[in-house]
Amino acid sequence: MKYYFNEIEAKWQKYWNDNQTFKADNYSKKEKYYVLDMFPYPSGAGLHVGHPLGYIASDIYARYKRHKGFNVLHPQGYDSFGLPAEQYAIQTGQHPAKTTQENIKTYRRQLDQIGFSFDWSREVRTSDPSYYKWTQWIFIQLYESYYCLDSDQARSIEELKSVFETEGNIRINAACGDTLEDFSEEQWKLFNEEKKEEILSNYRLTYLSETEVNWCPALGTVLANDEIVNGLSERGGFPVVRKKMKQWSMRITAYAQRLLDGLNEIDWPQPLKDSQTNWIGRSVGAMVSFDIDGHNENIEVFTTRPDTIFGVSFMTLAPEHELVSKITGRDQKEAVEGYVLSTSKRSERDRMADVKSISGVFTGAYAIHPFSGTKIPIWIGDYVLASYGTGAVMAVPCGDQRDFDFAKYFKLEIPNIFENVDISEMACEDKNVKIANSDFINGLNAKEAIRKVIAALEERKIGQGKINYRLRDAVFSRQRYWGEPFPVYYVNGLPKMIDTEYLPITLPEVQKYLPTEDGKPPLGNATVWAWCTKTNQIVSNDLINGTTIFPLELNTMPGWAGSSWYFNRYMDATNSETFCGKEAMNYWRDVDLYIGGSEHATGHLLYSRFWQKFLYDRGHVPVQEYAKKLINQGMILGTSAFVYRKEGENVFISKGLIGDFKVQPLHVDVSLVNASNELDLEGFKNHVLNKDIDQPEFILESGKYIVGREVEKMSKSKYNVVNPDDICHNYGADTLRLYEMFLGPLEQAKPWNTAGISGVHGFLKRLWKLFHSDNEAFLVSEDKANADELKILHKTIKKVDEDIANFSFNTSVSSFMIAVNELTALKCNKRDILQPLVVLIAPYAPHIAEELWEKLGNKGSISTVEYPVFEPKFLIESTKTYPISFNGKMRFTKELSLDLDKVAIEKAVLEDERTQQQLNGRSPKKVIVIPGKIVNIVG
RNA sequence: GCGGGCGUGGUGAAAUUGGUAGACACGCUAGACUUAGGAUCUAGUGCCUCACGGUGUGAAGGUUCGAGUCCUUUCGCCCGCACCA
Repeated sequence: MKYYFNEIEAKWQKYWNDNQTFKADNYSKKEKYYVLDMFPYPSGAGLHVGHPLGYIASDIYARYKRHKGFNVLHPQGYDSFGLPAEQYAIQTGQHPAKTTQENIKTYRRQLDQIGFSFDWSREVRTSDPSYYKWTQWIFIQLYESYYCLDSDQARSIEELKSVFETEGNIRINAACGDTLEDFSEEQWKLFNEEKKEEILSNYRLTYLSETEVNWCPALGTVLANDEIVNGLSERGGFPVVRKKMKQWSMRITAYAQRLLDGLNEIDWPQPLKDSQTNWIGRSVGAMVSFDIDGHNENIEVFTTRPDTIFGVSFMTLAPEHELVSKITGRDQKEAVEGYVLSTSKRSERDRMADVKSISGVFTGAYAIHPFSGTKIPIWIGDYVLASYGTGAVMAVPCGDQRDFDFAKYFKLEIPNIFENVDISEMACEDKNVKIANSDFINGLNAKEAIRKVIAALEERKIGQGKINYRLRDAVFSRQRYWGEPFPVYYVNGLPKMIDTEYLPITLPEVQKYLPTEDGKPPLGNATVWAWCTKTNQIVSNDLINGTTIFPLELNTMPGWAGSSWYFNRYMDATNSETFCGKEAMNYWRDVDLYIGGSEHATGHLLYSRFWQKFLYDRGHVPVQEYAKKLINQGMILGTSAFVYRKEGENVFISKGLIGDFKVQPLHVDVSLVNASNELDLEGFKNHVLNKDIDQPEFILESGKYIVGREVEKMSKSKYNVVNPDDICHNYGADTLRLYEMFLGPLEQAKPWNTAGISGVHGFLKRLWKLFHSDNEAFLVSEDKANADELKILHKTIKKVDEDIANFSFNTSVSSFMIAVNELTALKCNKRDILQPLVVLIAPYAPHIAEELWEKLGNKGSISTVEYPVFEPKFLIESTKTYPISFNGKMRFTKELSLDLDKVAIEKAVLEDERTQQQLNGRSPKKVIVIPGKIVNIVG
C-alpha cells in the first residue's frame, strides 16, 4: 500500500476531533504541563508558513509531554481586536466582527490541516463579549486599586480613602502621579467630590490625565512610538503630530522595580530580558531643585551625576515644559514660540533619531545655582524630551557630550571641574577622575562626591537621592471602534465605573467606523451609547439628562488589553462567573512553556507581566510570573524575486544582462519563478499585478529571464508569501511539520525555501516502506530484535530525548532519518523496533504515526502511549575506533578494545605499521592518550 | 553611540566538557531500473591536485599535545534600544 498522506491525515484529524483527543481535564491526578503559543491576530491574508513554526515546535513539545504522562494544556485562540479589521471596515463598510469571524474560519481550517493538538474547547477570542467582559472587569479592578509602597503591592482604593478620612495623606507612601500637597483628615472631609476624585486619580492604577500623544489626524487615532516610522504612521503612512489629550493611563511605573526583579525568577532568553531591562531603564541619581531668578517657580531636574553640579553652566528645558511660557522674556517670546511650534511638528522618535543637528533657543530667564548662587541661563532644546525624567536638564558641558556640543554650538561657557583633564575637544564622562573647582567636593571621585552632594541637597531641602525609571505610564485609550469599550460613564465630566455585575458593556453599532466630524472617536457615531443608572442598561443618547442617564466613554482599549491576561482565561475558558475559577487556576497555575516571537519583548510581554503582578497582589491569581520558560522562535523570511525594468520603458532585462543600464527593480510574485530563478514569462504577462504593463519586452539570457533574489521579511506587499496550504496538499502536514523543524535551529531567523522539502518527504516514504513488503502489503515481523537493531533504536531514543530538552528539533529530525536509513539497510521490519520508533516519531509526524500504530494492531490514539525509555545497556561498546593523529592532524583510525589502559593503547598504536610510516624514522616526543577519545602523537 | 547575536561547502545546516570539521538533507555528477512513479535504487561530491599530498570554520595573532569551540585584535552582517540627563 502506498503512503496516501492526504487520506491518512484527513482520517486522523477527524478522529482527534470526534474523540476530543486533546481535551485537557482541569482536575487530573496527573502532573500538569501548560504549553502556550502566542495567539495570532486573524488577518485577512490567512496563515503563511512563518506562523506555524512556533506552533509546530510547541505542538511537538505538548505531544511529547503527553507521552511522558503529563496532563497537558495546549490551547489556542485569537487576538481578534485590531486596526486592520477596522481599516477594512472603513473601506468596505463591512462590520469588523463579520470579517474577523471569516478570517478566524480560515485560520482554523489552516491550523486544523497541520494537525495541531490544540484543545479547541478552550478557544478564546479577545473580541468576544464573553471574553472582554473580564478585560473590562480587570480594568475596573485597576481603577479601584492604588499601589502601596510600604507593603510593595496593589491594594484597594477604599483603604486609602479611609486613611484619608482618619489622618489625611501625611503618612501615605504610595505610587502617585503629581507631587501632591499634604492635607489633613479635616481638609479631606471639606474637599468637594471633584477635588477628592482628582486626588484619588493620582493614586489609582488606571487614571485619566492629559497626556502628550502622537496624534494621527488621518487615522483619527493616537499611535504608540513603535507604530510610527520616520514620522509617519506605520499603517498608511500618514503624518503624525504631537497633541495633548485626555486619556486613560495605566500606572505601570508603580511596578517598575518588581518587573525588573521578576526577571531573575524566569527562564526567558537573555536578550529578551535585556531589552525589558533597558526599556524599564532604572537609573540612580538625584532630584535637584533650581530656583528661577525673578520668578516664584523652580525647575526640578533629575541627574545621574549630581557630582558634576558645579559644572552646570546652563539649563535646558524640553520645549513642551510647562514653565516655558511663564519664564520666557519679552524679547525672546517670538523666537521661543516659533521654536515650540516647530518642535511640535516633529515626532518624538524623529527628535531622538536626529543626533546631528543642534537647535535651541534662549528663554531670557536665569536659574540660581543651588550651591554657588550664580545665575545660569535657561535654554530650551528639542534634545530634551518632556516625557523622560522631569523634562529638564541641568547641563554640564564638561561632563556630558550632548551638553558639550550644545554649549560649543551656542558659544556657552564650558567650565572645567575635572582635575588634569583636557576638555577643549570633548566632554569627559569618565567617573574615575577627580573633581576640581567644586567647593566642598574637590579632590573626590564621582562615587564619593555623589554621596556628599546628595547629603548636602537633602540637608538644604533642595533635592534628594532618587531612582528614576525610563519606563512611562502606558496610555490605554484608543480612538478606535474595534476594541474593548470602557465600562465607564461620565457624571459632570467625572468618570464612574459601571458595576461589574452589569458587564459586559458591548460595543454599540455605528453607521461609520471613522472618527466623527467634530473629532470624537468612532463610538461618537453611536446613537445608543448612554448609561442609565436606574435600569443599569445602555440606552439612547437622546435620553441623557445629567441626573440618571449619562454619556458613556467613547474611547476603546488598546490591542494589548486582551492579550495581557488570556493565558489565565484558557485555564477555565468557559467560566461565566469569574475570569478564571479558583480551582482551575490553582491546578494549572502558570505557563510552563511559552513560545512566540521576540518582537513582543517590550509590548505584550511587559504589559502582561504587569497585569499578572497586579492580579497577584489583589489575590486573583496564585503566581507573580505567569510564564516560567519562554522561547523565541526565529522569523521565517521570504525570498523575494525581482524583475528589472529599464527606466521609463516597458523593457525587462534579465539579471545577468543589466550591466550599465539604469533599471528599476520590481517585486514579482514568487509563484511565477522556478527553483533556478527562471521567470515564467506567460504567467508574468497574465498576472493581475502586471495587467497595466502593455506589451512588455524581455531581454533574455540563454533564452531565459533570470530574476534577482533577496531575503526579506515575509509580507503580502513583497509578493514573497508562501502559503502552507499548498505544501499540505502536495506533501502532507507531516512533511510540513518535519520540514519546518528541519530548516534549522528554532530560535534562528531563516529564509523559507522549499528546495529541501523532498528530503523530509522522502524520509516519511522510507519510514512507511519499513512497514511494508515489496508488494506493498503491511508486513511486520515478530522476530526478536538483534543487538544492532536495538542499538539503532536506543541511540535514537537518547538523542531525541536530549534534543527535545534543548528545543533542538532540527537535529532530532536528522536522527530519525539516520535511524530509518540504518534500519532500511538492515532490512529490519521487526515489531520490537518499529513499534517504539513510531511512538518516538509521533510528536513530530503524528498522522503517519497514528496510522502505523493502528496498522500494528493497537487500539485508540497513539497520543498518550508511554514514550520509549532509553536503556544504556544497548549502547555499551567493547571497542572504539580511535582517531590516531600526528601533531594534531588525524592520519588514520584504529579499532581497539575499550578495556585497554593508556599504556596498552600507546603500545598498540606505536606498534602499528601506519604509525611507523607516519613517523618515518623519527621517535615521538610525546604520546597523548585519552582513553575512549583520541590518540595524538607529537614529534 | 550603547546592548545583544551571528560569520562553517554550491545551499539549509551538524559538531555536550577543547578531541576524527562538514552529520542529516537539498543541489549537482555518473550509473541502474521501470509497472513513467509527486518515482526508486547505487556510487561520488569542502577546496586545490592525475596522484602522493596540501589546505580548510570571515581575517590576523595567542593559549594548548590538540581550537569551529577558549583569549586578544580586527573586518563584515543582522537584531534591539537610542540626544535617557
